[in-house]
Amino acid sequence: MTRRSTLGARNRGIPEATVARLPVYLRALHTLAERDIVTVSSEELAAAAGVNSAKLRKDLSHLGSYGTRGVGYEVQYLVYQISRELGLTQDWSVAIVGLGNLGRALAGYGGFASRGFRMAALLDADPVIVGERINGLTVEHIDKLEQIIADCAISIAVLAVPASAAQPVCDRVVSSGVTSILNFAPVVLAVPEGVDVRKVDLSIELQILAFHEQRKAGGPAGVEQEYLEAVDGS
Amino acid sequence: MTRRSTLGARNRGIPEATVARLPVYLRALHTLAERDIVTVSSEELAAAAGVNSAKLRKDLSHLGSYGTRGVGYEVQYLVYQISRELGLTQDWSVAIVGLGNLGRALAGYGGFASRGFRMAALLDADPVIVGERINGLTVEHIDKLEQIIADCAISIAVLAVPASAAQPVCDRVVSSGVTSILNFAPVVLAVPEGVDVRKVDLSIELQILAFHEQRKAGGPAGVEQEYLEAVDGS
DNA sequence: CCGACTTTGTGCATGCGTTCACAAAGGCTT
DNA sequence: AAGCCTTTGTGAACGCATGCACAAAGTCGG
Repeated sequence: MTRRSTLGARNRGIPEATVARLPVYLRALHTLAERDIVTVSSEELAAAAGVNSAKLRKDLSHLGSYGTRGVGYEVQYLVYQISRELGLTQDWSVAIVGLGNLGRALAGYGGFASRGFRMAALLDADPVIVGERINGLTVEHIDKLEQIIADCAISIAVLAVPASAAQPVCDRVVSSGVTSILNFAPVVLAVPEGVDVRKVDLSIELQILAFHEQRKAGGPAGVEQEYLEAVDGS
Repeated sequence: MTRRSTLGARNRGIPEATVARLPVYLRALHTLAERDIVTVSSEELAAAAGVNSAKLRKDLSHLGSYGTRGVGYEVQYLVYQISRELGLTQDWSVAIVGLGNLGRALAGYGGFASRGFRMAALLDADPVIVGERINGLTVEHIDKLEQIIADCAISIAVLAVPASAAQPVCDRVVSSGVTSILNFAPVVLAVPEGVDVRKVDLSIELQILAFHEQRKAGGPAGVEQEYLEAVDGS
């Protein structure tokens, strides 16, 4: 099963931090490609991606030696290599579960299709929403979840359901064979070994901003006494 | 300006990684509080938050010694301390710019108000959308951006605009005094020193999942030849 | 064909984050 | 009051990520 040795210096263990930045590089490269730019130096690409050039070079070096010293990187070639490394040269079928405001926003987001992600199914439990057409797809009832996931060979599910429904829905998609989940519900999902979960939490992002904002304004004001005032109104 | 010494062992330099987890602990604590649970051990709270207990204790120790050995942490007290540290004991006025699908989803998201965030203004450039009422607020034209940010004392802006509009809008909110930005547009924003930007990118999250998904299936398939086939259809 | 110039790829040092393991500290029972 | 039990808070070791700085490797002009 392991064929690690076939590609020379290429080390299969790409650091997680690097993986998280590759999509950013990829987008910057696409922008350059649109402007018919053929080659780019690490300095330029790093600037476009908002990182420093040493980090960029080290990141790319994990994929292999795809640059030319004295010149830089060929844009198209690098696009291909990063795409392949990320698994974007194949198509992934994605299901969105939950079509409230957020689910609809996701269903209509153009950035998916252009990156090898195909919206394959939309699922909801609300009979008012089921049957509605969104972005060319008909919303199916969640009762058909298992069947649809199997039929469409879906391996990635996006959960945009209420917090209380998240874990049960998660359990169902996992037992149907989904091994990657993008979770928008504000809960910590429990999943078996081998299933990846990524979480996007709008509220958490704002709280982190608030922390730094407060810091700029002079740090948290309170001392012990404030707590007592806060709990009983005396 | 620095008054680090007033609070004993309390060290003002809380690691960024810890800050990012505090909101998760806070949510877990709120859940416990709803169930009228008075005290919680680091082991239990860690399980609820999806981290290990040593990390949780170290994180909390950065805020101070708020636990009782042999017992655990008092839920309500810890809620207050974390809230205060994150700056949630004061209200923050937030503006949402861009009310497409995503902007509407954010405007309707209940998780904000309950954490000290007040939706203070909704702004859009589209005359069809301007004037619409969403969640009790009227969408204003983006021409009034500067005035509204000043009037409502807005320090946090959420950008849910198209990629092409993101940088110009960013520049405008920054020059109006906003110092924290939550950016949903798929671009790297350039901001002056002292302005914090956090980015949420749906497409990037999926790409990271795809990487791991592919890894599970046996790693990237391609070798050199595939690239040549991919660029010219021969 | 050679030498100057550019830019990559990486060894190394530093700093941050995580985890282990345990002493210190409190409560509870007898 | 004394000892046992539980759980915190933290010192120390380890590992990962970042950034510097430079040798290696390539291009290009003459």
